[in-house]
Amino acid sequence: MAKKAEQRRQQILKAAFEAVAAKGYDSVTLQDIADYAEVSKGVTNYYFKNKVDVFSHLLEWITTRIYEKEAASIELKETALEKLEAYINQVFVSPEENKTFYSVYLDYLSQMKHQERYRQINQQFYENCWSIGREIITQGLEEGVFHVEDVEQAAISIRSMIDGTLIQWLMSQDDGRHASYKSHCHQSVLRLLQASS
Amino acid sequence: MAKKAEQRRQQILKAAFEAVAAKGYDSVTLQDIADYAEVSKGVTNYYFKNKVDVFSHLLEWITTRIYEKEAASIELKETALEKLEAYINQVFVSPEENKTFYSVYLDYLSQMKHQERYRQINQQFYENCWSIGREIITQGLEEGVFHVEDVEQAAISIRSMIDGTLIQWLMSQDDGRHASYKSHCHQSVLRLLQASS
DNA sequence: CATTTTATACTGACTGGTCAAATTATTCTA
DNA sequence: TAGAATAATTTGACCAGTCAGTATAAAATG
Repeated sequence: MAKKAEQRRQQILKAAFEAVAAKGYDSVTLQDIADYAEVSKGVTNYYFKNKVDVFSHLLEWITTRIYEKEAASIELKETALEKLEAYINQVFVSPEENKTFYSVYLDYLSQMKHQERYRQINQQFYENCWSIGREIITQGLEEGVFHVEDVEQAAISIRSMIDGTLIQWLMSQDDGRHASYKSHCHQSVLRLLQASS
Repeated sequence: MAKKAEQRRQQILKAAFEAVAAKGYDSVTLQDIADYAEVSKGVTNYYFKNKVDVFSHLLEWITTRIYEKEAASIELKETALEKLEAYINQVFVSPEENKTFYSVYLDYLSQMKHQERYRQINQQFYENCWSIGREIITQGLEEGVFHVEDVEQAAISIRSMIDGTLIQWLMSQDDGRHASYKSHCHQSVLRLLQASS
């Protein structure tokens, strides 16, 4: 039955995610995935063409999930400023919850140089992120709270600031400073969008 | 002779760098390094304790080199605005020259989760970067061209913007848009430092 | 000729992927 | 509906290949 098969695939992806989070992209073996999924080794090859296929689907899952959560976070907010705050809050949601996600995502970033498929998936992710940025900026311009000339460029800048802050956050080890990175990022993005120069 | 030995070690590090740039961190073998250095496999193990030792020294070399070039680029400039521009110019110096460097650096970023030694080296690198930022900001404040409350925070923000832009640049494939990422980053950082909000 | 340096063969561990056999689920038939 | 027949799924042993690290022999050096 197709439903059962889809469930198995999800189970394997979840296992792969946990394995990568724990051991890092390049040291995860098919056996690891099988162990985390509590199935035998052959199963992975039964539901996926090969290892890269598993990891491609995993990247798709991760980026889609990140985007959906970000998109959902701004949905209910009214003003551009509220949306922006909700957006940043969602990115830095909590050490336990998000650190793992972005840390696995970072593993993929370095693989993109050599895996065209990963790059494509990431490109889609970027475009999704940029569209969130555009939405917030455009609304802010209408409300008169932001002042930017080039919406496209500003959207890219927002993502740059988020990515850059995320990396320093991931490297910082110190979970206590988690909140400071968030407000930090928020203030910087506000400066980017509100500067009148 | 100590001099000869040091030369050999440099030769091996250079080979390792080329190998990682070409094949990616996790698929480089000791044999690859030997091949790029045009020596036999035994040499690498003679001059370095093991593979991680080679790669640790390589990361140290890369981050030191990036920092030195950045520090040198602002040395000769007079004003804070000139220094800032020179700094950003140095980061986005040219696709051929720097893309490889940062692309290898990105490979390391994802390894830091599991290699304490790498994290330490990177921490030193960050502190060097922050110190460059601080220097530029402090001078800009004195000259009255920048307006920020917290110098430390602003320095971190600059690096966030640079790192974030670098990543999107590395992923963009399109070398033609290289210049636009540079001016892009420059304008954003200016906005961060000059905003009067 | 003694020491340092380089080359090479080897080992033991591990990997991704294959596959035939075992197991389980589903369908068919009498 | 019992039970055989068929299909789908799961298992784990296996293979061919790769790797880091070691041991040792050979060569260079001074």
